[in-house]
This record gives sequence, C-alpha cells and structure tokens, in this order.
Amino acid sequence: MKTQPTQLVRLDSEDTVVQLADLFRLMGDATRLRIILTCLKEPISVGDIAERLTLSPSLVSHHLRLLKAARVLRGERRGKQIFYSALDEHIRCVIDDMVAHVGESLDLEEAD
Amino acid sequence: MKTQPTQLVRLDSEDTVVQLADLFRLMGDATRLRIILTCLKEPISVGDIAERLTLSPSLVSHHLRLLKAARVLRGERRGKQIFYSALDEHIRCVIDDMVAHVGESLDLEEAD
DNA sequence: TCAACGTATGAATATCTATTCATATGTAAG
DNA sequence: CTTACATATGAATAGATATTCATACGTTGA
Repeated sequence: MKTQPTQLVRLDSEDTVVQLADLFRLMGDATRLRIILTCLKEPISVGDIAERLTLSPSLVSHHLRLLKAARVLRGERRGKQIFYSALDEHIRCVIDDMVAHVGESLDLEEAD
Repeated sequence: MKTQPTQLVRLDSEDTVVQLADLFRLMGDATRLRIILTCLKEPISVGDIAERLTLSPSLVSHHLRLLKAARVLRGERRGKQIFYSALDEHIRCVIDDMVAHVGESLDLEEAD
C-alpha cells in the first residue's frame, strides 16, 4: 500500500527549490548518472559498479556517499560487500521524462 | 498531433548519458531552477524574471542563454522585450516527478 | 539620427566540485 | 589474532562555474 505524503511539498517554497536543485545537481554529473543508472537495473556492489564503469572503487564510493545521503540510493550489506539500489522509483521516472525531452529536442532540431 | 520520435534515445549510449547529465546540471542550480519554474508558469520577459526573483538582469540573461542553448526554454521577441517560456512540457514532468521523490523522502525520514 | 530602454556579452574572480592518492575501517576466513 | 578483501574517508588539486561589473547590441519612439 502506498502511503499518502504527510508533508506537502510546495514548489514555491525556497527550501523546496534548493532541495530539488541539490538532487538535480547530483544527477548532473555523467559519472554519477551512470552509477545511478547501473544501480537502477539491479542491486550491485561497489566493486562491480567500478568494474562495469571502469572507475576506481574510491571514486565510486565517494559518489555513492553523496547519492545515499540524498536518498537517491540505498546500501545494503551482504557479507563483505555492500549492494546499492534505488531507494524509490521516482528517479527512474525523472530520467525517463528527461529522455523524452531529449528525444523531442532531437526532432525539433531536425525541423530547424 | 504528436510526432513520433524519429531518432531513438538509448539510455546506455555514452552520448545520451552526457546529454542527460548536461540537462540535469542545468536544473541543478537553485537560481536557474527558479528561473525555469518562473518561465513554466507563463511567458515572461527577462526584466520581469529579474524583478520577480530579485536578480540582476545580467545574471538572468546569462542563465537564459544556457537554458535556451539546451532547449529547455525558448525566447520570443515582442517589441523591445523578449519573452521566455518552456520549449516543451517534459521539463514540467521531470520536476513533478522529482517533487514526488522529495515528498517520499520526507515521509521516509519520519519513519527513521 | 538620437536617446532611452531591454537584453546580451566578455572578462575577472571567488567558490565549488570531481578526481586521485594514501590510508583507515570493517568483515570474513584460516 | 592475522591476513585478505571490500568499502570508506580525508587531504590535495586541477578544472568548472555562478556571479558581478562594465560595456555592447538591438529596438522603439521622438
């Protein structure tokens, strides 16, 4: 069962805008966005993310810390490894919408 | 009539990820996000944006240049003034989804 | 053509941020 | 308790970027 939001999120509130901007900024780095996309497919360990994206485990960990703090991803320990996955499905929607925007932009470019 | 996208946007493509990140980064600044939100309500001139958000016209113009280049906003001249508005509706969806995410995060925080 | 207004641009700068490297912490197995 | 492995952390740095200020451009009306 989906719970009703108990706190209203007002788009005209200064706090809300800053919160939103913080989230968008997190997604605004290609490396971090790739990490997010990787974790959206399935829960995956830090080392595997690093290997799949050919990044240093250290760099991945730094980014994961930010994404976890912003509640974009969550980490779950399984033995020595920690598996990261999306905390909720909204991020996926956000990305899908942006993909649609990019698609539309491409079409408009052709029309120029 | 809505046109079909003629070019596929592949999420695993390197180019696509960079394009998406560029867009998210643009929305990842509070000032710029406020400008976007203001233009989403209705077409509005540079000077009016500046006044409404208490920013210098110069700063607003700098940001508008980036947002126009990224095809987030479009500018239309009416006499001396130039009115800016959203180029398509996807950006609104992106923001709405992110608002939903923030709302959900708030609820989860309470549960901690 | 001139002045007045609205918008755009370029350079300068202070702040922020992504990445790297070295090192620490935590966990499992021997 | 070690050893090995996985992840995290802190400092240092090179590069990016938001903002300001001065100035230029374009448009309208006199």
